Amino acid sequence: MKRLTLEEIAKIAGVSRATVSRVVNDHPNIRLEVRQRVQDVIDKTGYEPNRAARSLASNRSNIIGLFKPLVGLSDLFIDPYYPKLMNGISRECNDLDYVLTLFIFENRKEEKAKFNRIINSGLIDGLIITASAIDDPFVPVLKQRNIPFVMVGRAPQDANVSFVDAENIAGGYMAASHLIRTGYKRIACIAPELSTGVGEDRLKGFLNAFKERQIEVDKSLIVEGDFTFAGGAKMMRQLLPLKPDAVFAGSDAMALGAMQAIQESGLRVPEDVAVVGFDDFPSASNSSPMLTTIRQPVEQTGSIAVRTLIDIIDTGSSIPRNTILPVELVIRGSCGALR
Amino acid sequence: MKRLTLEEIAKIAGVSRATVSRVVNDHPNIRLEVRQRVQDVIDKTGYEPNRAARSLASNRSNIIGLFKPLVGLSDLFIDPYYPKLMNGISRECNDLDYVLTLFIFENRKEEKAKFNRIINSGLIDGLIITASAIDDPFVPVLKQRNIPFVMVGRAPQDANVSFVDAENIAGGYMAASHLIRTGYKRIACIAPELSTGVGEDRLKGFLNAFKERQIEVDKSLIVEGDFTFAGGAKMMRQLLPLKPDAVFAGSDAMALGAMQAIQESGLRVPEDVAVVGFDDFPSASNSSPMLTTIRQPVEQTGSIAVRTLIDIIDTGSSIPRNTILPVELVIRGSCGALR
DNA sequence: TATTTTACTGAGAGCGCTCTCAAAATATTG
DNA sequence: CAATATTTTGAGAGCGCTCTCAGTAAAATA
Repeated sequence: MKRLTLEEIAKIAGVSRATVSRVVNDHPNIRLEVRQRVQDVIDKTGYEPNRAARSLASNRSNIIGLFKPLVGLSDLFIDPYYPKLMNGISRECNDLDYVLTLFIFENRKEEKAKFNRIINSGLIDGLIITASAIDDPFVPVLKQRNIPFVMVGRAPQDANVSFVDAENIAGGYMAASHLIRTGYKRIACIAPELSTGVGEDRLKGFLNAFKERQIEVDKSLIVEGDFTFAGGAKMMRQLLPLKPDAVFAGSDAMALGAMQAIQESGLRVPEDVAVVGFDDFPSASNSSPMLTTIRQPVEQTGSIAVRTLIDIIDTGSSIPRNTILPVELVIRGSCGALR
Repeated sequence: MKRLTLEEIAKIAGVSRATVSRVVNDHPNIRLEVRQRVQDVIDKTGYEPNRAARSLASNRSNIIGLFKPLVGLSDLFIDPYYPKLMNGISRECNDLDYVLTLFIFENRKEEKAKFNRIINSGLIDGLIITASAIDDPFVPVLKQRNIPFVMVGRAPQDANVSFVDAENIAGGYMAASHLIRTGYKRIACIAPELSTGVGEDRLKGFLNAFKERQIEVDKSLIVEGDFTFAGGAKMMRQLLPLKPDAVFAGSDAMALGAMQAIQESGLRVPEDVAVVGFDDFPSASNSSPMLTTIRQPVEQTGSIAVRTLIDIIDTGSSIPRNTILPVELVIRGSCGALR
């Protein structure tokens, strides 16, 4: 079955190519009667414009890319954060009639080569960069090449780029404050990878809570994890000999891992060690005890990232748009505040 | 910064457009010296062919789509299966120089409209369909429109389409056999959504193990879950009054949920109820006790799906290619066989 | 050396659309 | 009703590639 072209639709409808193009693209200045007639033909034939031709002629592809750079310690892609983020992104793309492409890489060389190809081939109109390291090497080239992009998760402070993020600092602050308020004295922190803006921010918030109250923090109680369950468990085992009575883990996966490590050492959560996580993913309310955590709106993050990106694409303006989404403390069993 | 074109590269290298095209596409019959010279210019300038133009002229986009239809009960996308599958798919796409687009939908109407657009706009060269229901409505239109596609997870039996799948039947069989061998008498099954080929197959394998040994199965011990942790827990709570001494849950998430339900009812795993899962995701070895499960090679599934699809695209032949990947029983603590 | 093969290379015709520009049709005004 | 303004339409020139076909250069053969 041969694919229909604009030309053929035009012939059938008895108008010119340009006119069909106008109705397809919803341009003004068409007689209603003509528009109707053409639309009928389109509907009847199931005509769908050829994307390649369109994008060649208009220099716009209506495709955006989701780019997940390699980050230090771990393969984060398995974390539920990504499916959720992608759900949000995908939904918004559907609504705004954009197509989403996915770029995940496994080593630096591949990453660099493909990145240049993506950028220079005109495939995409813009890029969402996620989970990037603080000193992401791609940002400068994006800016220089003038490719629209938005970052998800904190952007480098000086970078002057658009981003959307959750209130990670406030979240860390809320978690720590809650633990302090509840009366714990030796509060540990398993921070997410610090090379990540997210990790840095959650830890900063955590520390702020102590600073504000002029409480000294025991530096040895602060360790760096890698976002994973296993990493959380491992770090917790390391922490346990130091006798913490509470721990804030910077992601639910790590919090669950920490809980596991605590319980398998014969201690109880929250009686012996209280636990607070970050994310509020489904697993948080499926654990036992249920996890107290900081809820962040991940899907919304994704959809706002798309809206922001498309706004940048449409306006062509490169003044940064930043949005920071609120988080909230969800108190459940693991923090001991409910006893 | 203006983007370079073939024409300009040609001018710089002092050859014709066609010649540059030849070196870019690695065509034979070019003098080595000329090829070198052109390649140098390309490298030096960082020239990257325009994809839209290419795909318009060649009628090939080098883009494939991953399409996740809506399926009955739940939003499966959060299951770790998807990130893993996408990892495998993405890796293979990178290797074979294809770009991956993602289509996730949230309601039937949207799904149908977008599907037609995807199919008819020439955006993609082929489609990977995953987690489709047995009676997927898209398959017939794909066949009729002659769009290359491969299904991940079992295809409808009569459909005569290409698919790649794990040995779900064998997996169910192995799980049940192991439980029978270990001596359990009241073995329950929380099957994954049956509307899914996967669910049907795993259950069938489970039943086969009993049939083969001419053991009667108690039908009331067989229930249908929805792949999720919460669903597994819920179904297990429903099962508990019937006093099963073992349960095979058709996914790790459900198995973990079941374990949770068992433990919170005051029973022990595996002493009171043994548990076997399916998948062998990281969470399986992070639970307590660790989960005995059927390991399936998800990433490999993804990469083979891509290879198969591209083979179909390249050869244009529509004879179905099916590959079924082996699974294996991973014995850990939750099945009680290690005692 | 003349002639036939074979290996390279370039000219040029599209691919299916968008968009500008000018012509045609219609509406508005004095 | 003529003159002018406005809306609607079509012609046609690209967008940057691929690919066929014919032509030229080099190699092989007689």
